[in-house]
Amino acid sequence: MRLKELARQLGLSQTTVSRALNGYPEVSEVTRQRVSEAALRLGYRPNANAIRLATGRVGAVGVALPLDASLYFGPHTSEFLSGIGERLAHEEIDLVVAPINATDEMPVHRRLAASKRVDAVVLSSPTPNDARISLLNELGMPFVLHGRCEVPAPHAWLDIDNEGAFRRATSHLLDLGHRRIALVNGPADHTFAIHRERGFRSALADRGLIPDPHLIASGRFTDELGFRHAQAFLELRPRPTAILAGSMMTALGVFRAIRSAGLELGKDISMIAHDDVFPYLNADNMVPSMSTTRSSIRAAGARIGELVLQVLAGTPVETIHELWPVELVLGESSGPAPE
Amino acid sequence: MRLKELARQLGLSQTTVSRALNGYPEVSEVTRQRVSEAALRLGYRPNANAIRLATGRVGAVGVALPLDASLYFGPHTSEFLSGIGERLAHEEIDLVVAPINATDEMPVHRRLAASKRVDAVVLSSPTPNDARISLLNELGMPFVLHGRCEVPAPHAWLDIDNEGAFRRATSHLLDLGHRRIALVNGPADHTFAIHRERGFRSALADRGLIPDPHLIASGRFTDELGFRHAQAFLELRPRPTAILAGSMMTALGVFRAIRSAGLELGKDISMIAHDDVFPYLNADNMVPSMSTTRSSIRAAGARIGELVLQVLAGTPVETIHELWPVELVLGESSGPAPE
DNA sequence: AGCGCCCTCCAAAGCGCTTTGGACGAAACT
DNA sequence: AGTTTCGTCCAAAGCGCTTTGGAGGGCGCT
Repeated sequence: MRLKELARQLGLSQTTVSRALNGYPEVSEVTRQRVSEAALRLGYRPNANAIRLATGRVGAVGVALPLDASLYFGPHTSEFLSGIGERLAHEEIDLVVAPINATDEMPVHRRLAASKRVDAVVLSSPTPNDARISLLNELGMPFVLHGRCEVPAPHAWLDIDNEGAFRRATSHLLDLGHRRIALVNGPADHTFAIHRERGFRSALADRGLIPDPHLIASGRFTDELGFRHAQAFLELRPRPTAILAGSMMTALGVFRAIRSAGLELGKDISMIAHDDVFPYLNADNMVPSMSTTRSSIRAAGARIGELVLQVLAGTPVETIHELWPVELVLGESSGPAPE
Repeated sequence: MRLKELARQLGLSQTTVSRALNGYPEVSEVTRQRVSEAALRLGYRPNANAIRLATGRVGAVGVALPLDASLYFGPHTSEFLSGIGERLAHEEIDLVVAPINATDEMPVHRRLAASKRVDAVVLSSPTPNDARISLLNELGMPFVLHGRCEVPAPHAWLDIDNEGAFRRATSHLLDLGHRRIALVNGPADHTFAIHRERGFRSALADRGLIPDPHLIASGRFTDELGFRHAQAFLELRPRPTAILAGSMMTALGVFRAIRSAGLELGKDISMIAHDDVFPYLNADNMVPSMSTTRSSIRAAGARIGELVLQVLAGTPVETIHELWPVELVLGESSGPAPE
C-alpha cells in the first residue's frame, strides 16, 4: 500500500492525502478523518526512504560504537544506548550503530555525513583535544558530546562532574583519616580520567598532600586490571589504606586483590568505586556494600537523546551544556583508616 | 557533490558514471578509472536514501533491543551487537537498533518492515513459540534467530548447545560425587533456559536421580538474584553441594552468598557458571578461578552478521541452522563433593 | 449582480539515484 | 561495399514521497 494507491482509493490526490496525514492545515477536518481512517484500515506506512529523499531529513541518529567497546568501556555501552534509544523511540527516530575501530573513527563519520544516513550523531568518551569535534563541525553534522573536551569550537555536551565526584570521594577518605590513597583510573588519555585524577589531586592538595605516583594507575575498565593494579598497590610498604576505583568492573578486581591479600574491605582497607548503575550489578547488595560515586549512565543517555532532538530543532549548541552532579553513596566498603 | 554534478564535470551522463562506480561491465576500463578517480578527488558519496529508494535495498539490518535489555540479558547485548556490527561494517551495512518494550515488540517490527528501514532483522532470546517468527514471515522480512524456538515455519537460526553444556557440567559435578546440585537458571520462559534445565535434568536422570524442585530457581541474570537464590539454597538442609549459575553476573551473586555463609567455594561447595565471555570480567582470573561452560556471544554475533548476509543473498533459510558446541572449562570453583 | 476571499483540493516538479531501451560508431563479418 | 555485432555511452522513466503554485467553488460583501 503506497501513497498513490491510497489516494486513488480515496478519490483524492496524493498531495491531499500526504497533507492530511502530516497534519497540514489546508485540508478539512472531515477529509483528514477519512484519510487517516483509511490509512489505518489499509495499513499504509510511508516509505521511510522516500520521505528521507524528499525532505532531506533522515530520522536517525548515529552512535559510533568502538568494536572493542567492551574493552574500553565495559558494559557501559549497552546501558548508554538503551538510554538514548528510550528517548528517541518516541519520535520514531532510529538509532544507527556504526561500528568503528577506535583508531580511525573519522572515515565512518565522513560516510555517515556524506551519504546522509543520520541527522546527527552522539559522541562518547572524548579526549581533551578530540579531533572528531572539528571534523563534525566541518562536515556540518550536528552532534552531542557525552563527556567534555577542550576544543574551542562551540558544541553541545552533557557530562557528569567527574572531578567533583572524585574530589569528594577523596575528601571523604581523608576525613576518615586515610593518608595513602590509591587511584585506579580509566584510560589515561580520556577527559573523564583526567578530570577524575584532577579531583583526586585537588582533594589531597587541600590538605597539603601530594599523591604518590606509585599510587596512581590507569587503564581499561576490566576486573583483571583492577586486580593487577590493586595487587601492586598492596605490595607497597607502607601500603595504601584506601583505593578509588574507576568502575564497578575495576572494583570487582580490586576487591578480589584485597581478599587475596588477606585483608578485610572496609576495615583494613577502604574502597570507593564509581558506579554507572548497572541493573545487573548492584553496589548496595555487595558484601560489604560498596561505597560509590554514583551516576546513571542510562539516564545520561536518555537525556542526550533529548538534547539531540533539541539540537536538531535548532537550539544553539553553545547553550546546551549540562554538568550533572554525582552522588556519593556511602556503604560499608569505606571506613576509618586503620591505626 | 551529487551524481549529476560529477557527471557534468566529467562530461559524461549520470548513467555512465553510476555504472562505472558500481562496476557494471558496459563501461570501458579507461572511463571507469577516470570516473572513480574524479569521484575520490571530489569526495563524491552517493546519497544512501536515493539508492535505497531506487533499488529497494536498504543496506541496514535491525536489532530489536529491549529497553530493559540489561535487566534481562545483562551486559550480553553490547557484546552481541559488537559482534554483529563487526561483520556488517565491512559491507557498509548499518545496524539499526530499535528499542522495544519487551511486552509488545510486534509494532516495531511492522514498522521496520512496512516503512522499509531495514532489509533484515536479528532476533534474540526467543521463547519456544515465539510469535515474532510468524509475524516476520508474514511480513516477508528476512531474519536470523539467535537461539531456537519450536515454531515449525522454516527459519535461519544459530544457537549454542545449552542443553549439552548443562548436561555436561552437571555430569561433571556428578562425577565429582555431588548429588545435591542446584540450578540458578535464566528467565523461565526462554528457550535457552528450558534447554539448560533439560540438560541438567537429563544428566541427573542418567544416574537415576531426579532434581529437587527446591533446587531449581530462575530469573533475570543479575547478581542480586544470584545472591538471593543461592542464599535460599544454602539454608536448606541438607544443603546443595554444588550450584550451576546461568551467567557470570548470577555467579557473582552466588559467590557472594557462599562467602557470606562462611563456605569456601571449590571446597565446601562447587559452582559452574555459564560464561558468555566478557572481556571485562574474566572467569579464569577469579579467585578461585571459575569453572565455566563457555561460549563467546560476541563470536556468535559476528557469525550471525554473516548469516544475515547469506539470507539476503538468497541462501534458503532452512539450510541455515548452526548449533555451536560449548566448552566446559574447569577451574578451581568446582571440586569433589565434601564428605 | 459582481467582486474578492477563504477553504479545499490538485497537477506537477522535484529529491538523487538506478535501470531500461536505444543510439552511435568502430570493428568484424559475408 | 554492405551488413552485423559489439563496445560505449546516453536520455528518460521510474522509486514514493513532499511541496510549490494554482484552480475552483462557496461565501459574504458592496
